Amino acid sequence: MSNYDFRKIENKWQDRWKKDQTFRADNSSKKPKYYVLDMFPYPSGAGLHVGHPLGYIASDIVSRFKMNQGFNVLHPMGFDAFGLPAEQYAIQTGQHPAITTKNNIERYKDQMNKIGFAYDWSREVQTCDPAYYKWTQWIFMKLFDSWYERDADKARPIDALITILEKSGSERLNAVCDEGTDHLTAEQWNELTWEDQQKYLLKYRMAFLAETSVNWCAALGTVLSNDEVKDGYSERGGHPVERKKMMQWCLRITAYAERLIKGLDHLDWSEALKEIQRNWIGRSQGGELDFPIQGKEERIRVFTTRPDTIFGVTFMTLAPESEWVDKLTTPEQRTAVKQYVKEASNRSERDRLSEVKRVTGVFTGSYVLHPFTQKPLPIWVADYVLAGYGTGAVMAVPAHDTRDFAFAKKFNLPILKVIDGGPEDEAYDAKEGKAINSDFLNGLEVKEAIARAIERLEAQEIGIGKINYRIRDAIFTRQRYWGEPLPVYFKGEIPCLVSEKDLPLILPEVDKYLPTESGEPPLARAKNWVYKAEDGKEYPLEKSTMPGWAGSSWYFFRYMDADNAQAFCSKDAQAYWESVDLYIGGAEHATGHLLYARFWTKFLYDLGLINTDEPFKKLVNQGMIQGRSSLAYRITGTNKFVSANLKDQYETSPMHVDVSLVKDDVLDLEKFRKWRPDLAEADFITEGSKFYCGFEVEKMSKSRFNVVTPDDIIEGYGADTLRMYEMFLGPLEQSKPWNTNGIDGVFKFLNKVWRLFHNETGEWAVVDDSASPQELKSIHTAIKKVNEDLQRLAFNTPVSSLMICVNELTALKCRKRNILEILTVLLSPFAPHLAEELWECLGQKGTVARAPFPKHDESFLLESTYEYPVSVNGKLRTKMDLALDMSPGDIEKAVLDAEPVQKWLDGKTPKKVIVVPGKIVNIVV
RNA sequence: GCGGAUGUGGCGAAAUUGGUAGACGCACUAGACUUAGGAUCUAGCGCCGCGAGGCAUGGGGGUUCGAGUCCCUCCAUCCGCACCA
Repeated sequence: MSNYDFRKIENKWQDRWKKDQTFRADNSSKKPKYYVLDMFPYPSGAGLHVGHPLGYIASDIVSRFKMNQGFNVLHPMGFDAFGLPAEQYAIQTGQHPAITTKNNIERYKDQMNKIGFAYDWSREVQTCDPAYYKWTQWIFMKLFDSWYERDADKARPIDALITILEKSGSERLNAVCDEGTDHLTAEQWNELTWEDQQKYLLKYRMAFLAETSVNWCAALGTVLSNDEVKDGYSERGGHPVERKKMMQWCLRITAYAERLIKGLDHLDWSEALKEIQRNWIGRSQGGELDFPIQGKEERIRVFTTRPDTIFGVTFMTLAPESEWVDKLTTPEQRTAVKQYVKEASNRSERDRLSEVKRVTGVFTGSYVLHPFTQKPLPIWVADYVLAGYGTGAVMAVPAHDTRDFAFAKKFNLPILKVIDGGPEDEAYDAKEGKAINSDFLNGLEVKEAIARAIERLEAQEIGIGKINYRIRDAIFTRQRYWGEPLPVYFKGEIPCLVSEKDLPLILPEVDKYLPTESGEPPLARAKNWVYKAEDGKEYPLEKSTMPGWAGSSWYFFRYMDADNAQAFCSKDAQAYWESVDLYIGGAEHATGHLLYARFWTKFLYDLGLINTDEPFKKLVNQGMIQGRSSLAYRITGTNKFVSANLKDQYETSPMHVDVSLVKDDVLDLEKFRKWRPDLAEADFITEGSKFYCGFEVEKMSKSRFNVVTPDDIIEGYGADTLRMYEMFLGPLEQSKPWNTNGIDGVFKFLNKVWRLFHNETGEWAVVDDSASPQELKSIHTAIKKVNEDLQRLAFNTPVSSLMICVNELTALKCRKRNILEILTVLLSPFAPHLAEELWECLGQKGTVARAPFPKHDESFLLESTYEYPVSVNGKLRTKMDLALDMSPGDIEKAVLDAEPVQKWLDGKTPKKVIVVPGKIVNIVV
């Protein structure tokens, strides 16, 4: 019998869904809402391979399932369309990135539509669309016009800060601001010029301009954020990255550090992902304290998590970049220190990483005084101290810190033990034991000692309890072309926002996409890149653009109200859809997108623009699909190939073979010979009639000939098979290689479904007879399993349940309408095209996507008897058929009376009989 | 080093609360029907053993009548962070 005509069916229904706008979501509905979202893709030139749709298929199944359950489902798709690859391509070819991007998006949408996703395309967003980035710019303006008040623990409009400054100055202000910002009285503030007031406000704004140490990638001509750098190389392109001080726009994400950590507690995300975010934010609790400099008025402030070890401090260490270094170096030491600082600054990030174990440093010649003992302690410079963390200065406690210990050993500095315990010849850094040699801390456990030390520091005004975070403020500029322009112009040095009515600030045309000769970003090439301000004068506009993550930090709100020209998202729409109920995407965004999106959501919440402060309630990370390359073994130096299991008998070299020439690891020799001209004369040593290939799991790439596209699979088996097979591969979260072996099983299943509805000659064969108990049991088992499994987001097991059901119905030759109707609905989230076709053939009105999901009836699942396993002392002996409605007591009696059991007992009385109804009977002798 | 995860047949994998381990699928084997097909159906398929039976969920130990599941310990693989004071 021939296969069902999936091509015809799938085209028909894809057209129909498009024409009828079947999956359009309603912004006001009496039904409960459900928002399912995929991380929108960057449309790369390579198109989708078979790994990309894994998460999309899962989310599509959930959204269709929720539709069947009577939810008003929002399931949109869009494109994260600004980004480096299109721009790199533009630099090489001169083609405008907008054109490349548009073409790639077309390709992506075409590929997606072939898979039959239930997207509401009317809500599509593209981050490079001016109608969209207008609002990205608008949110940036809000960030610029806001500051963070610690007492209220939220961001507030900058006007409120100005009012406070005018009335009472900044002395009582508890706000997040740049390190080292001076306090002003109201009088001082009011006397400042407009320029100086603006400069001062910049220290408080949520979006601010600052000289910061950045990751500079010379090859890409731009700065990169920490999560865009991997092991000292750029994530995109793998170019070397160095540290450099530059003036940059930054967002004050650090103000939200605590809330970003706390918020994780209530999210339904994997513990692994939460942990990654917690580590990235890197909260550490401790204290800051001042060490007076010997012979000077000033004090050096350090951060420590171990104030309990204060009496074990034997020296101090400064980061080479610390501003103290220059001030404290004595004339005798100047040459050595200068030399050291220069070397340290020349060492790239990569060198530092590869030389972790090298201990280096130099003495400044100066001393600080111990705040309690007044003992002088030498001040050293060492590159194990990071300028960017804490205060850039460390109180070194060699006895209880591994790095301080190594340093002390190398430079022969004293080591003083102040916590009892641990070995003598290494640092004891566990937070356990009692304080010794520590004056007022003696005898206290570490935990108490920390508290007591902070108490004393505060009482004597030497220091203060403090929490430090590893996370840095997010750099928000890229010296690139293909991104959102910042809506900022400059009056001299003072950045000002363009007027809201002039948004969007459209990305200008440029002649080339490269930086200018003088090293300015590409936008410097734009003609007339100036802003005509309200005073009628023209001012230069900001030449950097926003980073790739700007547009993706709020797109999930735009879907709620995608066409709104008046607001980024209306309050009504947001109040209705609230936040994303289920978000599916890769774990690689853990420290980038997922953190920034949470940050922006909290910010928008603070300003009262939305009413949720977490964007993604539940998050699932789909695993990566790796490639599975096929290898043919060539006998070295010949044109002769040997089947995989015989290769050890020869000296061979493996060769990548296009996976389309291989099925179940068997190479199609005809196709192989035609594949490349040099292989036309190839010889083969086969196993029987078959030539087997070996395989290797590696990244999917063209050069390895292991790329499988959804289009390939759809061509051969159809979209429904692709969808089901991707789910059947294993748990969604798990990474796994793509292996087309086994797809036949799913394809056969769908054909079996087709044959359930049709007779041997392909005619419609559904009958109206009433169903038998067996048939009812089979279908209700499937309802129960599919329902339960989808509820807990397991996608592989329901496919199995459907297979079992169809096998049983086939064996029963069941063609009964009421059974098959249910089956069709159960199937519809997985294989929507086939289900839709069968639904129509069944004469049902409307689309199967809106059919109510069936509920199972427990009474069909019960049987009158059950085969109980009977075990003696935990070992299985036999099975006995017993009535299901028997009480545990009756079962016990029946089992003990049975002849074989009497034989095992051999006259002995059992100590215990355990009956688990429906499960097992265990006799303990 | 710190943190997280995973480990079950030839392969992908099931086993939601401790209760017949290996469902379902692939591959493989045998058979049926066949004017050969990459179709369909039936049966078999963890390991050892002719058999009864024994052994099996990374290794070792423990709790329990009973452990893939709970506890301890060790090993392996993958991922994240990594001079963060």
